[in-house]
Amino acid sequence: MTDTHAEHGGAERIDENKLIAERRAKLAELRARGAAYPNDFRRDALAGQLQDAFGERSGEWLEANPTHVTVGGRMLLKRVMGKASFANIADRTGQIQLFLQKGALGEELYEAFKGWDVGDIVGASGVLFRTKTGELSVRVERLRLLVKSLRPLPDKWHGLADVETRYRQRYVDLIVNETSRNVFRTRARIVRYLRDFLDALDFIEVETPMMQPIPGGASARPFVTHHNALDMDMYLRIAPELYLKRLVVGGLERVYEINRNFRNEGLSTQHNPEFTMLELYLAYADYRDLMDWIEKAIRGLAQSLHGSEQLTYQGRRYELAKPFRRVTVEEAILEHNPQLERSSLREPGYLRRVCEQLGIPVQPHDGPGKLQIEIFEKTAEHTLFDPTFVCAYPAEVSPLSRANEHDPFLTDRFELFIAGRELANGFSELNDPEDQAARFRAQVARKDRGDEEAMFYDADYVRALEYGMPPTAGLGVGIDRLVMFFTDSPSIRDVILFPHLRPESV
RNA sequence: GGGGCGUUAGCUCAGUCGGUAGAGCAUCGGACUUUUAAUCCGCUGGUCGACGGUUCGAAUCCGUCACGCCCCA
Repeated sequence: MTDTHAEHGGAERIDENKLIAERRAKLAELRARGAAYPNDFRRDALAGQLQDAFGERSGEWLEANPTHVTVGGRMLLKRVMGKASFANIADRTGQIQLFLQKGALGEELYEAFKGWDVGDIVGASGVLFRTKTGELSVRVERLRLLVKSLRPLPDKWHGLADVETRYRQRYVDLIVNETSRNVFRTRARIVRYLRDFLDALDFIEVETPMMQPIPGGASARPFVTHHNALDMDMYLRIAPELYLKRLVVGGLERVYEINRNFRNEGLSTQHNPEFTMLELYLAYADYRDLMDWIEKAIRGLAQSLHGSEQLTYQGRRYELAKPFRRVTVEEAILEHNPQLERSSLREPGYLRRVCEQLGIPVQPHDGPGKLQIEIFEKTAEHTLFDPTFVCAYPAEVSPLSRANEHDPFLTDRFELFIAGRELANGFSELNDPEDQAARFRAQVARKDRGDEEAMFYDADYVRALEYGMPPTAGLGVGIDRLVMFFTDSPSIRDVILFPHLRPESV
């Protein structure tokens, strides 16, 4: 065996590389024999399917009905006992045990196997049987090393616990942590469920620009990028909303998009700079129809995923079968601030004093609607554990929502809160182009006064509305947060495969 | 941006009052033909996150920085 570091005088540099160096030497040997990375092996069975199909069969049955299988996967456990060995291999469906005997494999192959490592990817053929202790296993007749793994896996018992490594090296997390694999399987099921639900209602799924000349559809700071050929700045979208509603103008009537939004904000357990939203638009409907829809969808998801409308999130019980509570913003504020005067709840001076008492920083351009929302977010939002629709948002903070017919201070808008955080936001869409133009002008005025999250004026969107958009309701659902809720995950990073972290210092 | 906590072997973690670094698993060598985190014997393996300071002496005390986690804004 040659020490590849010796020539570089790096005997002391073996440190971190010792285990890897041993495996590289094994790889070099394979390479020399022309057996390093074969790609002619094919499986005819998967571990989980074998467990399903034969897991209940007796040893006698298996002996009477010999079943020859070829399986392959990553070796996760290896137990050598002299002239016989056991190994557990994992494929995408589960694990199965291999039983290897020197007599069956021959001296040369069996001795080679003893030098293989946990983490290597192997292929094996043989006959199913049941071991003395009852485990369904493959009595291996043929065995191949398909991929030499150069890096050791984390501790087989404790697994990978370091959260930073779990996020940075998600591939390792996925190899060793079944719970992590399950989170992402569940995530895929949730998205599929929503798609199926909407497709059954004759929605069509569309894709709208992720790079936009005018970022719109939400109040947030965008990421800026540059298009070289056009020599112009572009923005990564903060929402697809204005494009989707253009499609409603175009007659699509029922559209949705499930895709990424980007917001240039801080990171937290509930915020990743890129996150996934479902946005849907339904013509000839209003916000109440969407409240019904999302309530039904969440209940259906619970049934579909857990077979129950009760579930536990972070130790707290949730009864989704009950009708979701509905309150207005002002009611929610008064509930949590009983000392406040209902009659003064729209007076800027009064609200400013309240904010001051609550320690809420206030901007000079904030009007009563914005101040109300600040108070709501500070005092009420985090208490809304059971699913709660908060309705009647101020027009000031809802520049794309239809004004309430009886109370122009308000819009026909709601947000859904579960576990103290916003999960969905929906409203009857503002389809009056003149009102919309005025609202954009108000946003631009805010922007001029220093509100970096205020919207731009989108003239083409106003033009689209001038052609006439049918009465429409729209809804956005935060998919990441929905997945957090249904997978009992405390952090958004647990439900995003590659969450954003600061660059690793190497 | 502010506060708190953390960073020690490939992984999971100890490390007392400041006295030259430990365990389990993995690796490596040996025994073992039905194991289940196999077991048993033996050997390896460390820039104690980085830099600076205090000290005769620092994983340990102090400072700065990096990264992560939690809380707050």
